Amino acid sequence: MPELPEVETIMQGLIPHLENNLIMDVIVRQDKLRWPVSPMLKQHLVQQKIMQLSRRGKYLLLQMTNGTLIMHLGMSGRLQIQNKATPPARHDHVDIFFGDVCLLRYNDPRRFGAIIWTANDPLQHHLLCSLGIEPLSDDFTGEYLKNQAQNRRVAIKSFIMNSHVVTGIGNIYAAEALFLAKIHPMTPAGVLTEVQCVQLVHAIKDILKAAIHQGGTTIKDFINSDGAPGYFTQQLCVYGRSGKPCLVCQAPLITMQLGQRSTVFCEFCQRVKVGLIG
DNA sequence: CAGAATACCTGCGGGC
DNA sequence: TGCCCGCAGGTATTCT
Repeated sequence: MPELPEVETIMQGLIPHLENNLIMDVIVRQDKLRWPVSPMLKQHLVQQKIMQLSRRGKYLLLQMTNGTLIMHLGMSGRLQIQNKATPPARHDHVDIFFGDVCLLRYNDPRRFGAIIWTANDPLQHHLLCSLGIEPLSDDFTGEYLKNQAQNRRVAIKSFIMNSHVVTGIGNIYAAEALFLAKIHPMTPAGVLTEVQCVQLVHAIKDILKAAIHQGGTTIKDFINSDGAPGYFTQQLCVYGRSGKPCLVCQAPLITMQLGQRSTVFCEFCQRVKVGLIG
């Protein structure tokens, strides 16, 4: 469900509810997420104050007085603020209660998400320490992308979705950014020109910022922490528009499989400028 | 080492 | 109506 803009939207919505709030109770109904939820989670969290929320890629960090809760929403995860009186629904796996009428509820049908406690620096956690740079940071430049892509033959779409290169870009925004930058998704990363790298980086930043501004993208069922959908959906140019006319040249958009992910693009606007893979 | 395949899950829509 | 198939916003791990 969530890529970087959706996680950012969720985090911004949670901040006023969670920061400086004391955790009073924790209920774990299902501990089989991507990794088992620690049986000690409640002991770690109860009577802890949430000091600060932050985000690294698609990971959400809740910094407590004595450690950090690392959360990931996987493909189908949701985090919502609800009233304590709301009965748990199917796939409501974890509840975190506060002193007021609110609780933080984690729901995840596919259970690809994760809830991990660490008492140490979360950025040194093995899941976070090897992540690539943040796409919205000033360090993410065309020059960085060009250097990273040196001698890499993977398709550029797979490359920008590689969280160890740049983190937070998923299937939706990768497709959209490549369309904006007019780059064919299968172009081998290493053969992009410097100009193309600069254009792609600008496209990625633009699309992520616009999506955050719109509260994220709702394809099927994304909702933010207050239960509202994202409004960037109506601005998608290629994702979910297979067979429909290209918004620039009117040609029908093409779908292809790339790295096990479906990819939509315009074969005319996203021209092959160099040799493709296979 | 890079790149590709696999694994983890449930839900939904389409075709028959 | 019901069953089977393929697909879905992610990514660590295993393989070649």
